[in-house]
Amino acid sequence: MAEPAILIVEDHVKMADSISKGLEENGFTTEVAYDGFIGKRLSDAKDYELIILDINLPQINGYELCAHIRKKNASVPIIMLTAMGSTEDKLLGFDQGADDYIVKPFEFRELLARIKALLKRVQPDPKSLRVLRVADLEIDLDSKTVKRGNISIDLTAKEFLLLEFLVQNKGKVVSKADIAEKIWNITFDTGTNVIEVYVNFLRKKIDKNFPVKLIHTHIGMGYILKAGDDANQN
Amino acid sequence: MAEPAILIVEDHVKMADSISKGLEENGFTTEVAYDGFIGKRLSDAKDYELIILDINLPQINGYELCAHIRKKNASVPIIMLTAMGSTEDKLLGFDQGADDYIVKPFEFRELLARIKALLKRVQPDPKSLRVLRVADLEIDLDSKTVKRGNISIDLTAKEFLLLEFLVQNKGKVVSKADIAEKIWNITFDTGTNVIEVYVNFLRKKIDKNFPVKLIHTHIGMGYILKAGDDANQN
DNA sequence: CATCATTTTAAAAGAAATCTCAGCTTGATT
DNA sequence: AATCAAGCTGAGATTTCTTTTAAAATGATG
Repeated sequence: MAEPAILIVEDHVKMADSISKGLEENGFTTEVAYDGFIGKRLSDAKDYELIILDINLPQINGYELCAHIRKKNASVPIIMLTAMGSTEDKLLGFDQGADDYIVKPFEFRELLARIKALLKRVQPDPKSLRVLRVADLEIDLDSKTVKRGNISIDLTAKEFLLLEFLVQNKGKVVSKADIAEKIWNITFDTGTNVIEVYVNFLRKKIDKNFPVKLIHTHIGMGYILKAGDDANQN
Repeated sequence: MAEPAILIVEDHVKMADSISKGLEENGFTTEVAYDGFIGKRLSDAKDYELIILDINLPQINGYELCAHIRKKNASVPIIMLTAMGSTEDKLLGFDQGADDYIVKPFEFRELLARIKALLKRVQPDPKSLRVLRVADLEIDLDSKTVKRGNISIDLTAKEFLLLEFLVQNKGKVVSKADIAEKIWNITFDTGTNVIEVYVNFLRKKIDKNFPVKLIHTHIGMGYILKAGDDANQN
């Protein structure tokens, strides 16, 4: 099935579309229902990641719809979004099972923040897989492990930092000055050649035994991490 | 174990006491801190069911305190409660990891509704997550007991905390700085070596008499808990 | 207040990582 | 091709990090 989406039930077309657009720009998938009846049909038909509900809706009002959704799906987060700002209204909303209640007018950024706060509760961080890849090189920032293909590679702390920096800038040439600052906290005026030495260490470990080299030198400029050999770069 | 309580960090004594009274009337247990420093101490010392945070606090402001709490306890719900109602303020609050943000003045019944809505989200898992496992190591957070295979292991309080932290981050390298902050509440600039000593204590108890070691050192990076020896990672 | 367990400090030895240095190789320029 | 600058490499010195032991502080208990 398609990725989970956010359902927006709102009869003001402009408002609905602007929320939808804003959310999509922030990486969410959305579906819009312009009245309560369609909202009900959609929410019955599939499971949403989150539902945004206006209260003054044609056909079925937001409170009823909220109660209906809750009866069938205890876990989907629901945000009520309405012009009615009295405490009584809010309490009614929470009573029907809403998780949050936002009064119009509001700033989109606040809605977004509240959506994120709520989603954080429901899907406790999908294991924050912090894994970076370049070609068949894979570096895991959590376990601090590195693999090329399916061969594990042991790196020391400095080597790992350097590789991480290169991977984060894959496809870009990074100067020795940048590296010196980032990894060694020095200003690269000192007559040291640690960087060359460590690039050499890295090459021995991640490139030497593999046909495709990943670390490339641009003389006078710095180093770049990418697949493809020096012949066909640019 | 004592029943979980709600922590209220708020310097306006009348406000704090009135919230506390209202919550107790509704069946909650509460504790009050009248400044940020005490709030920090309390939140460090034990796990709360929920935390209500004022922002304009003496000593430590609410944003900092919120970030601090989040770093140590990812899951406790935090409600910010403040007179500063601009969207910027709210976004800042959510950025620090708050779950809700209520602007004064507000009605108590709304606060109560929002607390309930939030708790509804958090409660569901306390049963299953109370026992953590890594390989044949089993640690029970309720009874504070530890077993390896079917051999019981006695740990002291600090040893248990350290092991719990490692287990919660199983498969990830945790730095000594992280450990120092989480377990000792120090900033790890102090020239102490308690951490090494305690890792050594733990190893004697949970690894020494077993063929498969669980605690592994990544020199210059930290420690990681996982099955499998350093040779065949992952 | 004496005792015992726990926590923390201190110090030494060992292991591993980091860095320096000198000589070598490669690439750019003429 | 000759020259010079830039980068590479291997060996070993230096430094840092980790482990381990022992003993001193701290705290809890009766």
